[in-house]
Amino acid sequence: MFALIDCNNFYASCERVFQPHLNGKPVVILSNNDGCVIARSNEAKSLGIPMGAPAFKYKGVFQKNKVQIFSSNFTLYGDISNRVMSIISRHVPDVEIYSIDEAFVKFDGFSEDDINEKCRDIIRIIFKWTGIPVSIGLAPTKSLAKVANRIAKKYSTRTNGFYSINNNEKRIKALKNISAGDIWGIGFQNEKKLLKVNVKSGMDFVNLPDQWVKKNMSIIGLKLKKELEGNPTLDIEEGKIDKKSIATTRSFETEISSLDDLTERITTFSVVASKKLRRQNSECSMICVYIRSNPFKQKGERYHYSLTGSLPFSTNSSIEISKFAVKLLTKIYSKNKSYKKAGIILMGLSPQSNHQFSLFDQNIDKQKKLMKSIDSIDSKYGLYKVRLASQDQKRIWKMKRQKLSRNYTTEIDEVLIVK
DNA sequence: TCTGGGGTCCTAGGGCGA
DNA sequence: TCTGTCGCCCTAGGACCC
Repeated sequence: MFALIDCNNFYASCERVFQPHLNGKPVVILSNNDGCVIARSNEAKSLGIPMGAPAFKYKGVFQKNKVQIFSSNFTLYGDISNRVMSIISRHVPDVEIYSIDEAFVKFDGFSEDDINEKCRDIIRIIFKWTGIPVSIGLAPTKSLAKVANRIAKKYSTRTNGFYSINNNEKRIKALKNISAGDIWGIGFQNEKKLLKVNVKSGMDFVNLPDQWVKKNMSIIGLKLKKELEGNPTLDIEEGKIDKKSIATTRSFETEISSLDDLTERITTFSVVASKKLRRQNSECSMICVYIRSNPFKQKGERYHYSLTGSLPFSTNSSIEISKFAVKLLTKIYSKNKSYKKAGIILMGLSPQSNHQFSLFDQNIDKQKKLMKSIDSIDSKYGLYKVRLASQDQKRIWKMKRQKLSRNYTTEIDEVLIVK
C-alpha cells in the first residue's frame, strides 16, 4: 500500500504556527515579487480566490474580507518542511519526499490495522511537534493515494484527515466522484481533450480504451490509467536528491531592452545557478539561455527566444558558465525589443568526481580554487559578497516582498520571545 | 502600474552514420 | 560510388507537477 502524506494549506499553516491569531481568518501567500496567490487557507478558498490569482486584481476582495496577506518566506517553509519530513522518516522506512509539503510512503509487510494505526499516529505527532496539520490518503497505488488524500481533506470532519481506498467498491466510488481534471497527472490541456469525448469523471477516464489513452495522452496517460485501475506503475523514488537540471529565472520589475542590462541579469543568474550546482557537487555540460516579452501585454508582438549550447568541457565555475551564457545571449538578442523575463538553465549535469579532462580546460585547478574561496567567503560573510565585474554591483535584483513574516526558526534575532 | 519560480518527463522531427 | 532505410542521438517544445 502507498500513502500520500500532505500538509494542509502548507504555507498558510506555517504562518499560523507562529501567529495563532490567524486561525479561522482568510490567509493568502503571494509569489516572489508579490505577484500572484500561490497558497490559500480554507477560508480564503471559500471566498473564491483562485490559485494563481494576480494580487492586484484581487485587492478589493482582500480589503473587503480582511484577508491576511503574506509574501512567500521560503526560508521558514523550507525549515518547517525539513522538520515534518524528518518526523515521517523516523516513523516509516520507505519515504519519497515528493515536494516541499508532500511525501509518499510505501508500506510493505505491515498488516492493514498496523498501517492505519501508523498513519493516524503520524498525523497526531506531526501536529503535536510542529503545529502543521496533515492529511493522509492510503491506497494500492500512488495515483489512488492522491485521490484518497483529496477525500481525507475534503471530508476532514468525517475522516479526521485519514482515508483509505482499500477495496474495489471504494475505488469505484472515489473515481465516480472526482472530476477527471482533478486527477494528479491530468492537466488543463488533457482535461479539454477528455471533455471533447465526454469524459468527465475519473471513472469515465478509466473506462476509455487503452489505445485511445496512449494515442492522445502518451505513455504517461496510460500509466495513470493503470494506476487508477489499481495496478501500480509508479514506485517510491527514494534518495532523489541530485537535480537533473538547475534553473534560475526571474521576471523584471520593468521591461528592459538594452544588451548591457540583459548581460548583467544573465551574469547574475549564472552566478546563482553555478552556486546551486556546486552545492550538489555537480558540473554541467550544457547551458540554455532564454529571454521573453511580457506575455500579458495586450498589444504588440510576443516573443520568446532561447538557445542551448554545449560547453567545450563540463564545469561548475561561475566565470566559465557566465561567459558562455552571455555568448548565447548575444546570439539571441535583437535590438528594439523589450524583455520582461529571462533565465538560464544548466543541463547535462554530472557528478564533479566524474570530471572528464580535456585539452581546453587547463585552467580547471585555478578555477576550482577560486570558486572554493568565493564559496567560503560567502558562507562567512553572507551570500554573494563576491561578485563578477559584469554583475550589478549595487544589488542582486529587486524583489518586492512587502509582507514578509519573520524567520522564526532560522534567524536568532527573529525567534519568538515569550514574555 | 501591478500576472512566480523551479523542476520532470515525453514526443516529434531533423541530422547523421552504418 | 550512389541511394534508400533504419536507428540513434540531440533539440525544441509541450504538458504536467508543486
